[in-house]
Amino acid sequence: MLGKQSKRDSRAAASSRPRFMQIADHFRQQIATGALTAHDILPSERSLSEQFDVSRMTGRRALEALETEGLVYNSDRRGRFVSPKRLNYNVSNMVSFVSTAQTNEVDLKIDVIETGEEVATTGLAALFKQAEGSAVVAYTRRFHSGGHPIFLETEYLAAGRFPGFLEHDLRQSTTGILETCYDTAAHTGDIVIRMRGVQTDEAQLLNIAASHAVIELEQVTRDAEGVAFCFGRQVWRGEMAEFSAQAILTGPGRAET
Amino acid sequence: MLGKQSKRDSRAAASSRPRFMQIADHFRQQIATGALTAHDILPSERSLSEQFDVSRMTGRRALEALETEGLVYNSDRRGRFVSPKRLNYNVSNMVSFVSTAQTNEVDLKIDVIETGEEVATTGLAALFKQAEGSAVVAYTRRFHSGGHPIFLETEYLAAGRFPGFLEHDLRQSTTGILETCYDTAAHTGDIVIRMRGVQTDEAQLLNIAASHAVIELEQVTRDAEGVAFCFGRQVWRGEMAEFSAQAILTGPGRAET
DNA sequence: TGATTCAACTGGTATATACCAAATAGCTTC
DNA sequence: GAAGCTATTTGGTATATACCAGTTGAATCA
Repeated sequence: MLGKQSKRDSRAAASSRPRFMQIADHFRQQIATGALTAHDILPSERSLSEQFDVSRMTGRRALEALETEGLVYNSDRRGRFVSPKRLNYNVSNMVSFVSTAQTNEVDLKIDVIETGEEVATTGLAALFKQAEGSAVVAYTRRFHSGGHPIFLETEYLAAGRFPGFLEHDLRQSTTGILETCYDTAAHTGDIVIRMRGVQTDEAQLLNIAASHAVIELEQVTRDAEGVAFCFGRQVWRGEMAEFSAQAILTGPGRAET
Repeated sequence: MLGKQSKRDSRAAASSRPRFMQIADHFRQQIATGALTAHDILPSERSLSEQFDVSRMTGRRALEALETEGLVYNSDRRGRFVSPKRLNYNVSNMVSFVSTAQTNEVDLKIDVIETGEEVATTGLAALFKQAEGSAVVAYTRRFHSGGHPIFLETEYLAAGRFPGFLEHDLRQSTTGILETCYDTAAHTGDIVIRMRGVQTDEAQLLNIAASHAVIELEQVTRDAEGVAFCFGRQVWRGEMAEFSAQAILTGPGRAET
């Protein structure tokens, strides 16, 4: 107890910046200078607490701070690792992310998590201009690069419009399948991006700790007639990507919402 | 010690879901059903730990989980409160956020945090097509609604192009100032959105706890000739907004990046 | 060699405690 | 009534401990 008290004194003398912040600063610098690079392992909570002479909980807070900043990721019970560079996803460019990633030399792999046919919700039926109670095909896929999950995607398509869709190999660009086999191409898209907390099942699939923030991206894709044919929801590891968009005033007036 | 042990047993019997998650679930439901609404206060860490018969740290973790989900916010040492509904910011619509917010009946207020003139960085000079070492005006503003900070914005303008810019009242739409006083209107824009950890100074201005995630939005605004005249960086409280965009294939080919 | 087992890690959850500093509410003083 | 003080409340930081549950790799066994 007394020994710990003297430790506290030396800390207070050093700085008013919290100890866990100082430790986080140290690793921030290590990463910035390149002393630690993508996928390098960081010290464990226990060894870190010895190195810096703090309790395990304080060391943990330092590492957790780096996680929320996106500098570090954490596979359940394996250790903490330096995050790789972000991918850029251009949401205005309506070419599929799979194609753009491949031209950017990202070795994107796809797992099919779940596929099936469901009765459309009222909202989806209206969006697809289908009768109430009609069927939609739904599939969930996981995208990863170099063994590291990047995002999950669930897409919904009107079953009547794309018969036998689930018989295709879904480990490729679905945009490509729709263009090649169904002569349906994207003409306009509406995108919404928001930050939210990750859900338990998502956290497991993305290989991240629970109660972290993720980016949710919802996308409605429409054909040349303005009819929506695809609704997708992506859940991204927040540190893994940045999203770019272009706004263009086409006419003499203003772009409409 | 034995008393605590028996508490542990009853917990294990109830469920394998962590105790702090169960407590978070409880408040999630309270918020979902409307029993708690925007800006309502939640129990303090200490009273919560008594109510649910857990340690303060466990109660804290429950409240912190709700914070990262964006359901709850936390003003330093005042308590935790239910978050209000998100604002929608349409990044494709190049009308200023101030105007759109006002038409959507959001009482948006602006504080001017800092203004000044700086030497342009190499990158900014090139972007603005100005000589190396030329001046830029920079200003940082805080946007809030109903007394609650929403985002910070720092904007940079070529000083030579907009003489006396800082003499205007900056507690209004700067897009409006540029149109009215300098006959400069936005024609195209490039936007990047990413999630990252909040910095200490930003956390203070946004009235949020350190080591939380925020949304950073960078925007380059160009005139009809394609020359950039404004660079802006916004830092949003992640739970406060969602960002929408529209992609439109204009020609027979594909939209270009 | 290949499969199995197991000990040693790793982070995850939880308790109990202590002290600090900012914010607040209530009281007192002027 | 306004200003100032104080005690209370609130979250922030930090330590120490305990046990649990996946992961990993080395030793062992078939």
